[in-house]
Amino acid sequence: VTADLVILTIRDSVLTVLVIKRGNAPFRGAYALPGGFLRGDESLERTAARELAEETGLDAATLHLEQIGAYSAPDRDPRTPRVVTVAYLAIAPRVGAIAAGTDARSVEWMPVAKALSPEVALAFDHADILADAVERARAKLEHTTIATAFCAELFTIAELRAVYEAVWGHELDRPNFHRKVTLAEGFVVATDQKRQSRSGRPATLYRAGPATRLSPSMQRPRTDPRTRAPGSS
Amino acid sequence: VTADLVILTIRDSVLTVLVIKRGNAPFRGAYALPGGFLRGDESLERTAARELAEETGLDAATLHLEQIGAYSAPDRDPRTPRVVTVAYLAIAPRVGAIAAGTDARSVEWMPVAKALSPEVALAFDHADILADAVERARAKLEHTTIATAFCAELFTIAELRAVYEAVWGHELDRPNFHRKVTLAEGFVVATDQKRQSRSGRPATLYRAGPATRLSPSMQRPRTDPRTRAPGSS
DNA sequence: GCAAAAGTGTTTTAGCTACACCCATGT
DNA sequence: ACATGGGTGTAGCTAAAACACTTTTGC
Repeated sequence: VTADLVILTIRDSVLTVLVIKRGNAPFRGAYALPGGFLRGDESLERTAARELAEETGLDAATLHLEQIGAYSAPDRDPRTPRVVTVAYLAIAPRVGAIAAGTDARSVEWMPVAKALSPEVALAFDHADILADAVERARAKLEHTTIATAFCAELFTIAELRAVYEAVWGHELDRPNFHRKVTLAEGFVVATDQKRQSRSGRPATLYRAGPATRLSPSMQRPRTDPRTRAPGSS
Repeated sequence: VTADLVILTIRDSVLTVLVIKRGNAPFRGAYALPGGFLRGDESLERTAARELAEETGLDAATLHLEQIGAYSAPDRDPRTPRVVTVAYLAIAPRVGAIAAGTDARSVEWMPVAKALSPEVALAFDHADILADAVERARAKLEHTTIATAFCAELFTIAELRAVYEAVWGHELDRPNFHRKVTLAEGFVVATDQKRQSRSGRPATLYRAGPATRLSPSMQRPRTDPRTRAPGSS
């Protein structure tokens, strides 16, 4: 049993995932998600947290870490005996360049769109895992306050909006977003500090509020179903 | 690695789960969720489907079967080597008395509220698993059309409403429910058949529609959060 | 003054709630 | 006739979408 990690962050307004280049067979030379084997009597959560620290130097205690699910297709790993893996989603705040490459392995931040493209072709079933994790993150932005986990301790509403736009891949109305976020109870709390960008009015800095569930929830703009699948009946 | 099953159904308007009485150590004599070990080169989904057929005679191909997650706490099972389990949620339609007791083991339908009560004290961490599965089912009723999985092929709107009320543990407004369900595109499709209850106007029979996502989604009446947990900051 | 970014107001419309009301059947 | 459950209408409220507008900074 292994634990694999989908570590997401926002870099240059793009949803990005941490991948490693495999040094060993199978899939030597291919990109893959970081992960490792369950040890002795630790839980899978602890395995995931340990791998997270090893790959990025981030402390799992301060991060959002959540299980995605178990993957067990018999052909997912050519090794024998077969390996069942449990995937975890970690959300890293956009703190400068995270130590990508703490240990000897080649570690790299890659835009999610690129990692899912056929040219990259992640090892094992890691493309499925990544897609599931991203979909989970998208869904959780609607109903929970985890979007703040992508931000530093202090952030502006524009930065928070950039998180939503990067994860959902969709532009949001700036004025309405501002209102919803600031009026949602316990989502963000204003500080008395401001941050000046190159030009324009300085933005108020906020920190994450105590709420975990969002109500009313954010509305993900729906990719109009009528334009995708003509109703079959 | 084992697969454990949370098989839910509605019996007499009560959300009910299938439990077995354990015949072997550990937890001999205690109630537990059905489950079994992963074999040879089958996937965990197949393990779960096989167990489902063995315990209830139901065919997984016709049922909703969905993974809940992996459970790996080192103390969850006193056996050595430790057992990691992956839990699955199955939704069984309310078809008469399902063959509870196909094989020799003692199999029993039990209301979820009773199964989660301290008197029953399910074996291992099965109470946690059951609670997670029920919460998953509750959430999915909001955004998807799985409520129809609890119903027979033909059902009335009142029966569908009974599903929502049993799973959510909350009464819904009858007229508004009728409208939402019948107007939600692809949720239910009317047949030309009707069903007569003891008295009153005969109800139109519906079958499940092609949609899987519900939009607009159903609104779960919110157990007012202010009365449960005063925000800790 | 002008550009740029933050933040507020306002109008329109969709959808939910609550409840009154009508319909079709058995007794 | 009337009880019983199925189904429809409607008034009022809440919140979301769209977009015009004001505020505060750098140049």
